[in-house]
Amino acid sequence: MAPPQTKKQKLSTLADDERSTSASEQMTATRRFIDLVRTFAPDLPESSPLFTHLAEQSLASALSTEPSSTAGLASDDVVNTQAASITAGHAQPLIRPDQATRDAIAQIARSNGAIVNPEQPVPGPGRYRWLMTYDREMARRMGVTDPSVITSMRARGDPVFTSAHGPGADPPVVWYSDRTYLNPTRQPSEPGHWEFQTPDAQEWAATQVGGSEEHGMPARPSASDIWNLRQRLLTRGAFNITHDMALVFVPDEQPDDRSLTDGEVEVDLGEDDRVFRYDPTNGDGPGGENDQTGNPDNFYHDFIRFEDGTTIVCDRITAKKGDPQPHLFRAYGENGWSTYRRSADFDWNNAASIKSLKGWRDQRLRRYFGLKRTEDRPDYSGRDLKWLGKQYEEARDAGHPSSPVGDWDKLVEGFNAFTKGQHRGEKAMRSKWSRIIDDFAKKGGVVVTKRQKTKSKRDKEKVVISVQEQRRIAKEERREKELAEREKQNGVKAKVGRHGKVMPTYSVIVSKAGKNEPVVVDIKSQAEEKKGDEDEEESEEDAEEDGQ
DNA sequence: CACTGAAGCTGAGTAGGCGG
DNA sequence: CCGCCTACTCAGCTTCAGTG
Repeated sequence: MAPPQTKKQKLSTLADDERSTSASEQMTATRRFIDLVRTFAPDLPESSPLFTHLAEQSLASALSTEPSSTAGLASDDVVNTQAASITAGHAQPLIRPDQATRDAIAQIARSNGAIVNPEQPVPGPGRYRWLMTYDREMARRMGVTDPSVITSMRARGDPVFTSAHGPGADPPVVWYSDRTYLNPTRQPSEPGHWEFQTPDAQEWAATQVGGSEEHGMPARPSASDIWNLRQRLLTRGAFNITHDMALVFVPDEQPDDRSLTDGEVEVDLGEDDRVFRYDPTNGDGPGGENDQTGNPDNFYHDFIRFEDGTTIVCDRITAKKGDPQPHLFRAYGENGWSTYRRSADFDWNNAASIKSLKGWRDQRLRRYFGLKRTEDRPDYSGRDLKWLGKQYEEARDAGHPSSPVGDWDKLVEGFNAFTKGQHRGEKAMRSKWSRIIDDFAKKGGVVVTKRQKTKSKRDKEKVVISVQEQRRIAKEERREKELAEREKQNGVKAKVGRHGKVMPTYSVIVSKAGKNEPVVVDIKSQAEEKKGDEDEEESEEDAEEDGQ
């Protein structure tokens, strides 16, 4: 049974309580900059460029004990440790992560449609994030917890930020427009209006199509003009000259959020508008060591949540050639988080490298989180293959080797009847048939591999524990082990199920059902899961050995 | 024995050819 | 244009060998 949709539309830029604190945060941040400089330059006018320069220098030295060029390993995990210490009351110096890492994260954000350090508030629904945990902590020390404050201060030309404009300025904030409203294929049904996402987009539109007689555009087209032009071009099948003019739809009214059900926690994905039950950054925030925030267009996460409140989230998308996603080097498994050994100098365009990474991730995540695929795909036994080989020979002798005698339905029906319990489909049988043809062409007959012989042997010995049952047992064992370990470490009392098993509260598998629409496809209580497994007991019995 | 890496198997997906 | 078919690729899985 499908659980309620987890997507929440959070259309406001800020929560109400956040909004109410913004003004005071702005005051606080400005005051701290000013106070800092006043301690050693009491008479310097705040409007002086030198004032801004000194403020930055002072802030940098106050927040860092190491040069900002600290290379490589001065990463977010250092900062996370610091943040944790600070939370515990032990203030520590901040170390700025190396610029290359920061640039890379900013680039990933941009490639996902985000705007790094917008010069002014971006119209339309969306949300802010800090670029890295470091920036969140740096802002916190400035007295700012709301990223929108930074944009507002820059937008109004706050004197202490005079030279801190631009995409490289610290602390960077990142704006993610709600994808439902950013360059949608259709105009949303609710009342609202169009705006350019950024002033740059507006300028670009004016440059490209402003004053165009061909398109009937005014000198400075409005966002609505561009939207209408875009629709006309797409309707005609013409090249969409407006494709890089970012438009956002701004709803007149903002719908209320779905209220959270008992036990749910509102956590956002970080990289887009979606609000989810679990934090894919695993508490580290975007850019953190275990951040599993993937490409929103390839949404697929697994979660497991334990009684002690810990939630582990893993991105289970498969690595793809030419699509660098460094977070795929991290995967959670039996022994916690692990890093892919060959991540250094990894070539995202090398097929062999990708295959190896995929293999590592697939196995590690599958062994911990379980299988993705729901249906079983048993090997063909030697006996099965002999039967298929015979069908092929008959078809070949009848002059049509590429298709069976009779039709495909007859073959599928015949095979499933012969095996007494298998449920192969036509598509599967067609694939298998083509491999039978290959076997005959290359080796003169069906080839039974060692693995398939093993399958035959097991069938003969009537090993009847179903695959599902084996999976269930393995999964429970893993959970039991994990919970026992956690209990040992934390002294947390684990929950014990009906059958004496220690278990997490629940686990869910989430996959994308559409390009922008994550859907929870499976939430099962342990009882339901067990019941379902028992219902699918295997009934196959291949009594006859293949004789090879 | 636990763990890891990789080979190899199955079925689904997809591009392209072909005939009606 | 549509449906059918073929050939090929890929994802996800099982199994087994290697390693410490």
